[in-house]
Amino acid sequence: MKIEDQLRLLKRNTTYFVDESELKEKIQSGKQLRVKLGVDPTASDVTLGWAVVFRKLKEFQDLGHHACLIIGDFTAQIGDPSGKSKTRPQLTSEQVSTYANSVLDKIFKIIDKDKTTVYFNSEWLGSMKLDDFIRLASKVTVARILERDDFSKRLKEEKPISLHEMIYPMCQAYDSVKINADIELGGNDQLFNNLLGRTLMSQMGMSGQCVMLSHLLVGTDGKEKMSQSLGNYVSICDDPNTMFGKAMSIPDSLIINWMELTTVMSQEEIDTYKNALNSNSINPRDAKIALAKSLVMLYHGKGQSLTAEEYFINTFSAKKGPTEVEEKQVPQEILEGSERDIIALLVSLGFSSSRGSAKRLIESGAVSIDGEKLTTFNFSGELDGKVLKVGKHRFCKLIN
RNA sequence: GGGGAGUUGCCCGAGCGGCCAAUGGGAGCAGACUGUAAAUCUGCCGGCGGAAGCCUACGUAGGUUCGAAUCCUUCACUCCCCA
Repeated sequence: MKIEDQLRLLKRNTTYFVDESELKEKIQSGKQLRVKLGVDPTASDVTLGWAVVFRKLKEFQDLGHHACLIIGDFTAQIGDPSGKSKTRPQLTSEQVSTYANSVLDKIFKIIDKDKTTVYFNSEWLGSMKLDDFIRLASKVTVARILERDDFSKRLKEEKPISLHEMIYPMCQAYDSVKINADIELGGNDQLFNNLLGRTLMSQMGMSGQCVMLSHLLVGTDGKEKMSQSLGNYVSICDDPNTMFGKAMSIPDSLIINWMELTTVMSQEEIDTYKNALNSNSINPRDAKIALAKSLVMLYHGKGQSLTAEEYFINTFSAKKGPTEVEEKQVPQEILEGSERDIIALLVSLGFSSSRGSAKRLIESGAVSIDGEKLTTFNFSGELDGKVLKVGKHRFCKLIN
């Protein structure tokens, strides 16, 4: 592939890139680049948001470069202040290692294991001596750190900033030094951290890494950055129907953005949808179906994507109810007597956390059995084989 | 080290010694309308109880009062200003 084409490919969907001519030179030298991507294992799932950056990393691998994946098991215990308006809770090392394993398990669904070296940054940060640490800290100024948006905002709002949070960017920057990165990838919120890596490297007499940042993916709520703690995320391991459904629930305004960032649809195809949407010549729903289908195909294959589409249309568009639903056992004690206590049923099957809220669900007409809306707390008929529906999304088939 | 302000439910935030399970907003859940979209409208939104009511809650621990989220003291934490 010609160098210009390579650069064009790599630059796609990125928001920030420094420095193009530097990267071009590095690529042209023919050497295999060390492409750094660091993730802090603060949660167990891999979201589509992370996938954006991982797929960028995969593109580098496909061009023959080497992925240096940093598992920030040490930095996760500090907590990245990026984009946060308050101090993150600190994790224990047990939590971190559980998350790390879980994340590593999933990540190779996207990137190529053979072209990846995994590093744990506790390896060098965990055993650092205090005098080394202080020497390192002397290379970063307080003004530089306080300059960042997250901190200056908090300062202005009289919110606390702990000292350990200010150390975070430096630790991450030091990772780049340790692994001698040629380029670091990241989400848009990593601007400060990654640039500090570049600076630190050159201060230590190395050639500073390039920095390439991807768009942040907005979550299914259409407002916030996708994140596990906010619950507005899609996991790359979500089952096909869930993934499809979640994609269908995003606001229309995000369709094109998601096509670009989460699927493998070609730019031409996306542009076609974009024009069609702009000129109102397509029902946005259909564009969204194309998006959802492409997404499921990427992680589950073509067959599953068609099944998921069918399931979605049958269940929701045609309101027929799902063709196949999970079966759930009705607890023995509910089967005793002549009347079935639906409140207890909802609680024991996990549809409600308390009897009170189960009652409220029934009162608001959210619960139905075989399509019949419940109006009382008890049910006198047979339950076996019937479909229980709670709200719009939750179904199960009852068995005795 | 000194002076001042503050800590309320998932989050923000009001709160008069009794009428406070606590105003309001956001989030969430449900219903209507839809395209499981958005927007909008409606209801719910600590627990137990089909209801009366009871229990647990306003940073912690005590106290004053017939009665406290509201007053006093202790401790903890946060912010500001001055060293």
